[in-house]
Amino acid sequence: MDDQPRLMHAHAAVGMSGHPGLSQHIPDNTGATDGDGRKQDIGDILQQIMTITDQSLDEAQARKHALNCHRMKPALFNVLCDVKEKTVLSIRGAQEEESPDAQLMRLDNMLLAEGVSGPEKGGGSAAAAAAAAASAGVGADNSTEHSDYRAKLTQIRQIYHTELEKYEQACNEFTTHVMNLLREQSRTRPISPKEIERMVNIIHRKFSSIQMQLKQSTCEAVMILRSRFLDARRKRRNFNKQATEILNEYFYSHLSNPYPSEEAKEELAKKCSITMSQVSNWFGNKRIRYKKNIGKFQEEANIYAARTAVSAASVSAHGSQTNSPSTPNSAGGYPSPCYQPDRRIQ
DNA sequence: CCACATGATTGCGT
DNA sequence: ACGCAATCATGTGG
Repeated sequence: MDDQPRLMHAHAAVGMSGHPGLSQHIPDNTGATDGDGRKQDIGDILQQIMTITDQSLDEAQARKHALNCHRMKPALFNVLCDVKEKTVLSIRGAQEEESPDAQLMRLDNMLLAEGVSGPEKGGGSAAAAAAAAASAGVGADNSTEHSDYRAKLTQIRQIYHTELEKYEQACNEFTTHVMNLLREQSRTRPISPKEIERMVNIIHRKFSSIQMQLKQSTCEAVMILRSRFLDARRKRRNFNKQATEILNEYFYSHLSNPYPSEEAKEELAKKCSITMSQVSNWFGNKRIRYKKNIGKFQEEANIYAARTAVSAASVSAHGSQTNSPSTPNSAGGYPSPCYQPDRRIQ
């Protein structure tokens, strides 16, 4: 009769579906220590379980048969039923933990927004492009920089999907395996479908916590990528000569009030092939730097003053003209040093 | 490599 | 929302 207890032990590892300890049994089998066991490769665990069952298969089969045929078997079954009833009752409620997947939702949303998760190539790259455009605000800029970014993003995306698939597959395999075992054992001891379902839920929770880690690190990777590639400061390019000339021309010909209106900015942006905020930035920088050191900009001021004088002269056939560095424009007699703290700068 | 130029960002005041 | 001032991070010429 000491045969039966041993038989039960042979299956105990996976069989105690009604017990809360099951989740702990898995890492225990691997020999890993508590919390860290979870992180261990699922493949290892699967492998070990497989090995265990394979090794003892014949023997177990024989013993199972012996047990099933034993005259005391119905009695044992009843006893197990009683025990189960008690334990299940005491367990109920304790097991009901609402998993707080608010964070998981956030991660999912972010991955979706970044185009990492979500539909394959089509929608994904579109979402990525949209996200990139939205965050960078660089409309008609060269897209060569984005392609590099996109390539890296695709790489992350691929790794993410591969890993995710791997985990999902492992989860399914494991679930199937456990379910088979439980079904098998339900012949020997009482296991309700509900319990199997709960087992499956437990397994899924375990796996989804692993998935969450994967998602977390993917999010981090994307963030780093973004900060490296989309931070315009890191990818600063000087404006081309023509753009700078156009901007300087406007600046020096409106020196008494170098604050382009919305429309003026728009036009300058168009002419220079830059964005309006870049125009604003440029004027902001220019005003402050000019004010800080007027002397340094005098030469530049004279050049542009002369230029506008010439063009003004050519327009008005020939007016008074010929005085180059001094005067074309708006009454605020300005050669550079005279830049007046007009309306704003003070 | 260094110093300076330059576009972008941030913090603050209005 | 906008501008100023300070600051960052890169670009560029010597």
